[in-house]
Amino acid sequence: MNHKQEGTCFVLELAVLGLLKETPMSGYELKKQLSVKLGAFWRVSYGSLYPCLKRLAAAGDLEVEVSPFTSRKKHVYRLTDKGNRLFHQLLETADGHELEQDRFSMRLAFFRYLRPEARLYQLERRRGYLQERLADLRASVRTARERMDAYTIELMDHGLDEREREIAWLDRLIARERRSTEAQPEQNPAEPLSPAQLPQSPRDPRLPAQTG
Amino acid sequence: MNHKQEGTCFVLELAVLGLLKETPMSGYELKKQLSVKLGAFWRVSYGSLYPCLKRLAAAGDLEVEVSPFTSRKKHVYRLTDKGNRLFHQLLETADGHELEQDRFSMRLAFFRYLRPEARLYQLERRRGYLQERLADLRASVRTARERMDAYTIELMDHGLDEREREIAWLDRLIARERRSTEAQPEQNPAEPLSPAQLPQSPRDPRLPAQTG
DNA sequence: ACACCCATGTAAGGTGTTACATGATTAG
DNA sequence: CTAATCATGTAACACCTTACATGGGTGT
Repeated sequence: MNHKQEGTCFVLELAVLGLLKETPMSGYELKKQLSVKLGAFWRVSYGSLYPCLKRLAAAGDLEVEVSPFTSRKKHVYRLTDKGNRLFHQLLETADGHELEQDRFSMRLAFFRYLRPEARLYQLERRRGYLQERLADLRASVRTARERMDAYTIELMDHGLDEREREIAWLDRLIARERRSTEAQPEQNPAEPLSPAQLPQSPRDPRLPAQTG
Repeated sequence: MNHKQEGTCFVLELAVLGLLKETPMSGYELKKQLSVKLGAFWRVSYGSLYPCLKRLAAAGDLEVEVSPFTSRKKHVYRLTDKGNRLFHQLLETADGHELEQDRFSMRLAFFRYLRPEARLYQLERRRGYLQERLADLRASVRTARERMDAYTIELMDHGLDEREREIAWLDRLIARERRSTEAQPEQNPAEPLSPAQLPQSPRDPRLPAQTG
């Protein structure tokens, strides 16, 4: 009845496609690379990774080759054109949870594959989201501070501080992005073949309202 | 074969028992209170909450009373002695994931129910854990910085900063805890119902090794 | 001979959310 | 009357980890 796309929320698939975009690899190698490159904020187990690779290969997003260089079985996965399109789609798509910490971090890790306007758009949206969370927290602190014990107060204050810092950080990223966008209008389309273009027109950022 | 305790990891249970300890409530009310008191770092859906209440009631950790004050059915849950013991057990137990962000925050929110030494112990352990994560991150930045793009570097640096700040915050909490411990040795055993105050205890910190 | 990394995979279980189903009461 | 809020619950699905099962290669 209600047409859900086709399953998962694709943080894992994004990570996998993103790394395989650079270098074809086996599942085992991939896991190691994932923990080197993204391990700071995210990790997977084989129990997720291997089935994911199978799914993607079955869907034609990856090509498998059983490596001839070792006598033991070793599946080397390579990104197909279809897989590359999927990657860009996942990187740009809003799935309703795309602003949450882990999802956003994962996208940010692949920001270089986005066009500058798309980057700016995503940064602004994340900023707006955090601003809302911040407002929520402030509101709940205002109404309940009297009834809170010292530890809860510490928890709240620390949470406020963390969110404020994250917003400030985003502001720096946004400012930098804008500077480089304005400095060289219309230059690097993030990838020579511009595989997945946003359906947007050249100008008019049309950014989401800012709470602050 | 290998005797796992009895199921879940009990973040939800801890939250539920912790709030019901203060006031008996229905599931509906409970959800609202949870979002007011713990919503800053955690949330639940009814789909988790109601089954959890049933489980706890079935196990004898909660007593149910169908409220006579409203004509519509309304189950008011009250903590039993058994439930209170479970609460304290969950609050002190190390389950192998007890140092992760959400788990730790949840415990911290109920710190006033712990003895001062137990508080100090948990704060130190969390600090050690964060210190390790920090070291990991630093190591991976050292080895890979050259090969990282600007956005990944930002992600890493932001992560480093966040962890450092969290450690500094813990240091403040630890220092305060120690001060109040030393200031007034041997007084209230963690639960004579004074709403917001940091209690205390004798000497012998006996703290776990510090990574830093 | 043994240990240890490489390499792939599956089954079971944990933990949670969303969407649905149901209905009473209250405020306008 | 109708909309909102109170109130409870279930089924399906999403997503992940752990523990197990299996076996080749490499070093000592």
